[in-house]
Amino acid sequence: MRSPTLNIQANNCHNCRMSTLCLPLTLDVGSLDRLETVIERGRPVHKQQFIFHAGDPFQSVYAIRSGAIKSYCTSEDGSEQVTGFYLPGEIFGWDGIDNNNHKNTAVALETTALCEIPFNRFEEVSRTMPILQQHFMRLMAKEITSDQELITLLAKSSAEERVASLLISLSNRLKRQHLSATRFRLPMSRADIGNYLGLTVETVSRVFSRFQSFDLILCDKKEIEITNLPGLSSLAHKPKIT
Amino acid sequence: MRSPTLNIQANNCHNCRMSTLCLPLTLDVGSLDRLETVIERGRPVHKQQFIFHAGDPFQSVYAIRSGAIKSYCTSEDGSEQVTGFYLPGEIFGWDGIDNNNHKNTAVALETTALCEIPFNRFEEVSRTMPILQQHFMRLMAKEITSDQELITLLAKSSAEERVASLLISLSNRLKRQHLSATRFRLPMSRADIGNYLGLTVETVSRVFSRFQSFDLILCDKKEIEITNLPGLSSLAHKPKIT
DNA sequence: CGTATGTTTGACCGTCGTCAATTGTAGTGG
DNA sequence: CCACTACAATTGACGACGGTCAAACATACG
Repeated sequence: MRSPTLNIQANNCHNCRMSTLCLPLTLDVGSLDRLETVIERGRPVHKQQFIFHAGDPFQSVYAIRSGAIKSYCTSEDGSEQVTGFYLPGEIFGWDGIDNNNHKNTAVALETTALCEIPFNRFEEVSRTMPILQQHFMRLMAKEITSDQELITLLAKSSAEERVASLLISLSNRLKRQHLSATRFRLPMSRADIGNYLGLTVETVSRVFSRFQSFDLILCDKKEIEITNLPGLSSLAHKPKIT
Repeated sequence: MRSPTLNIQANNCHNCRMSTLCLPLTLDVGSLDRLETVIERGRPVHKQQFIFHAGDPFQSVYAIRSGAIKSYCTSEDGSEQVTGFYLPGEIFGWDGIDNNNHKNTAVALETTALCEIPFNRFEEVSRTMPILQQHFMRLMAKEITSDQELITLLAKSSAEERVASLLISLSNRLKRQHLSATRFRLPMSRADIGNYLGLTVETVSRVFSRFQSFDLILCDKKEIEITNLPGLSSLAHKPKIT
């Protein structure tokens, strides 16, 4: 049980290759063992399965070991707003901490392995490990920061800038996981991308086509290859006023 | 020092009329006393004065007793994005928790009285008051929720819906402070509103004019009277597809 | 009083949404 | 294995919303 595995993820926090990402704590071995008692690993969830629905009681946050998660919230009029895509090494589910109710729905975009971190037990443990709670506040602050980056993107940027930014963001986050930064599979549909970026499907599709004609990317449906990373990056960071 | 005052705000947390808002804790008197030792009340900051700049080391979060604060962040290209307006009873400054550096700049839109909550001392106190740290995580979660509402607004709504939503939001937040929900003074400029909502000044101005012609509001520069609150509300919550 | 800044209004135009048609892809069951 | 269907993606034509540019006016500040 404690021996290293050949899988990308291990079955405990000691061996997990992404522990420095999902929990970059300066923990001694004893602390890590105590943390270990809190984490629960469920069986993989399949594509389209829900992790939680909006309105569900808040019980846990989740770290992704593999796969991809989409979170979205639903307005009273029934329209949906995608609020985030989460990749391996990332944590989601904060949105339920006030009210003890989730505001978002979380759904698997593909087969996904999760570590569930039940929050009541987490609060027990963090009582004896203040650094843990502090760390979680940092993670929440990161969520605030990334939300504000999205706000800036939506408020200020053109369709091309938005799509380029998303591709660059995905690229960076995959690289951080020691995966290819230039070749990957989009876990989400064009419609999801459009919803997330405040664009229509048609516009997203057109931008993808334009990027291909500019030799910035190659794409075959969901398979993406970024053929000109600097070029795409410069598009993402606003071409500026000439 | 401990006697009640005639001011809207008191000079300690016991007497402060907004303590239930800025710190809605179920605290016994002893806990409140301990919290009291952490809070610092500075002299009022004047219009246009900065509370902190982007890049400043993160030391405190701030509760507003009176006045109004604007926070914004600056892109590498120099353009600014307003990330929030904060009114009495609200708390800002979370954005620095990771990195220990503020990502936003906070500036007073008018003369403003603040309670500064130094974070290092806060962490001391919260060690003996776990509920305090828990409460602060709730406040951060609220920030995440409101950011996501703004994301939805920017991604999905028309100019009229955005402006109506902001007015309704201000109205609700003022009402919560037992101030008039229908007559108030906008602390921010049209340019700030536009920047925040992802619109140009001209568009904001046109929407205000249109709202007046529809008898939804009366406005004389920054003085606003909402003359048809239900009507404005229904605009804010999307007229929907007919 | 003069300058700088904020606000309003108008005319024009570009980006992106809407509507529509077509093709490609995936999943289902005969 | 191949129809059949449902859904995803692409592309085109068109128009509207809101951005851009410009001018006029009001307001604040030294």
